[in-house]
Amino acid sequence: MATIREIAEKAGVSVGTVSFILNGKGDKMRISVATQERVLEAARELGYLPSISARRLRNSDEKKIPVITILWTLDARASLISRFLQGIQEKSLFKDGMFELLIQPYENGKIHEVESLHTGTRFNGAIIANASKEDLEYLERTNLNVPIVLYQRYSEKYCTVNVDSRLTGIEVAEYFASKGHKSVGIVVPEISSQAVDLRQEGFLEAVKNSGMINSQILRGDFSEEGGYSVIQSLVKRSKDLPTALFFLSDPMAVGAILACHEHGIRIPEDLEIIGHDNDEQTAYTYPPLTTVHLPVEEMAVACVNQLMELINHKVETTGSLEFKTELVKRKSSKS
Amino acid sequence: MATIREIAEKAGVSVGTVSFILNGKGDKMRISVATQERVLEAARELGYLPSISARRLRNSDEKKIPVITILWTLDARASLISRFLQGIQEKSLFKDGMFELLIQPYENGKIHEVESLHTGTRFNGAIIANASKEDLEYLERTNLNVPIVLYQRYSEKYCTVNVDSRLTGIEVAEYFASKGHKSVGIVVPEISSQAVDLRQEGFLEAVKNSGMINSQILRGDFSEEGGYSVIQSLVKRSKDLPTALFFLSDPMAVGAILACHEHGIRIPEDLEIIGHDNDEQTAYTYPPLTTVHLPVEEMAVACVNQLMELINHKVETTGSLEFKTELVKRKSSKS
DNA sequence: TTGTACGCGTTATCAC
DNA sequence: GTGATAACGCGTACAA
Repeated sequence: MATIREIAEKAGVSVGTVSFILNGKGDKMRISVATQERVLEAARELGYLPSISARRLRNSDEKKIPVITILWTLDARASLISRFLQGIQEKSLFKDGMFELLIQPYENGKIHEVESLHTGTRFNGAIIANASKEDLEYLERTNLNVPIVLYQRYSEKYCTVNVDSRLTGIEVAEYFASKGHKSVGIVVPEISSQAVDLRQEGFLEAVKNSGMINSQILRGDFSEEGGYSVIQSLVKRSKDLPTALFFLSDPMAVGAILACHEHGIRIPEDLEIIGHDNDEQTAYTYPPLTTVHLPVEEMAVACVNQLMELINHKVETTGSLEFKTELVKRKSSKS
Repeated sequence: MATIREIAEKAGVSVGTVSFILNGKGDKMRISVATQERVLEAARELGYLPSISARRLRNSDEKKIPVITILWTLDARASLISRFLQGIQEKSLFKDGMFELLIQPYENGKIHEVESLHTGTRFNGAIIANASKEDLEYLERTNLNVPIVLYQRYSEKYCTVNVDSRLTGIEVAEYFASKGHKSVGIVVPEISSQAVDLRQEGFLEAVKNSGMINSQILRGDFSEEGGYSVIQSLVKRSKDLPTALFFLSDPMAVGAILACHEHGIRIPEDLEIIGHDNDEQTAYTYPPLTTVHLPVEEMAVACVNQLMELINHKVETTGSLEFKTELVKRKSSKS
């Protein structure tokens, strides 16, 4: 709000003097204690807040490195960001000082409220994660003036780093079919997303093609509680449970495991469970969870690299990278 | 690197023109296509990177709001940051546009490498989390020119938001004692930290005072794997296991639960397990984990509020806030 | 399309 | 010894 010029005026000194004092160089510059007091007091009264932009502008070291941001939703999926960051960390992409990383939370469905995507006043490029369908539509029809990489989404317009979610759905369904299941289900988080839709689509299609008799779509919150509730209501509704379930999030599967224990449903004998993402905890549930490994760490590195290339004009704006998921077989499915 | 002025020179136009074109306003300003091409080409060749500081400096809207940063370590504890963020989110502290939040990863023990703590060119204030003992020492002996709040650490010099970790240790030990345990243990993550030390100290002291016969300190990685290994080696070493264990991280406890299942150790009959933090997953392990609830969300809000007060000169630099932990009893301990 | 004032803190140069 | 002055960094936007 207040600038050092206002402080200077109020304290009756020059801006240079104010700057020195505010930076603790008052003594070194041999400015009298009385003056220092006066200036500090004035700063306090005016509620001085240094402008970091102005400071940076002066510091030549910090001018050259690009600032990149990760736009991530702060809902239940917030916990997934740690793997993303660790992926970047492991490659020690930070250390080289090639970029500065900024994580900016946004609300699901409200990416249009992130003004800096238009103003370009905060970062040189952005990685957008967890975009909902509304968010994606918005991005498709808007012209951003900032290089962008989409994580886990498809787009004609932007650079993307993705996996074939449809194929994942197919593979899990075929895995179930190969085990001879006749009645299966897919448990879908109540968060609209392209990736979830595609997994579901692939799964259902493959289920149909494989001649399984019965398949159902169940919905629940993305979290442990969501998976727990799904089992609860399944048990309440009928005695004829499906014999295999594909949960589109690991936390849901974790919640489901507890519910099964409580209802005496044996895993995998009565019910096979497969999760999605391969979160660290899934190797330690009881029984350990079979899950679809999402190469988050590798994708994170790819996102950063792609974005850097974009920023450096070294690549077209619509390049795409596709990674592979992989079924990690543990004990929640029959061997 | 290159500035808009260099581009102007190379393309033989003025800086104003370059600015318009680079911001997609070329058509609106009726600048010939040929010129636009030339400018864009020049920008590409020079590897132009817009200076966000300069842009911000011009945008009066963004001048008034302080930028605050969270310094968080990118080790196994990275996953804890999501609760911290969600705490801030829930209070919708973001929405009011009172501040901009920036998350900056740093490496355990290397906070001195975070230069912007000195230059003040990136944020108006910082919340420092997970500081190791080395980091703390460094902070104590260095004069930073930026307002700081320490999360989960004590300090004479800085504002802190903390819990009484020593008391937590005591309470868990007394809880064990009240159950009549004679042989107990505490499992400590291999990450040096004041909080961990204090919990351990309180625990061991109370164990001694309560007349328990045997207590041991076990060490392992902070993660699930660490807890799993601790049980493994305990089993290998002897048949006389302790009958109660306090894990200083929830993931460790989760790993331990699986190891117990695999070795036929019944929880809580043979071994009571208590974790620490009350991560979301702990309510869904099998059996659900008794754990110490750390009010991360509330503390996060307190950190932000304290920091804002500091930045606004409304509070002394050394104010401290203390929160309470609480034992959440679930089925991994006897009722 | 161009020229240029402007935003704000830093620091080197100059003056009393 | 104390402190003032002004150039500077870089993109933006308005007057010309």
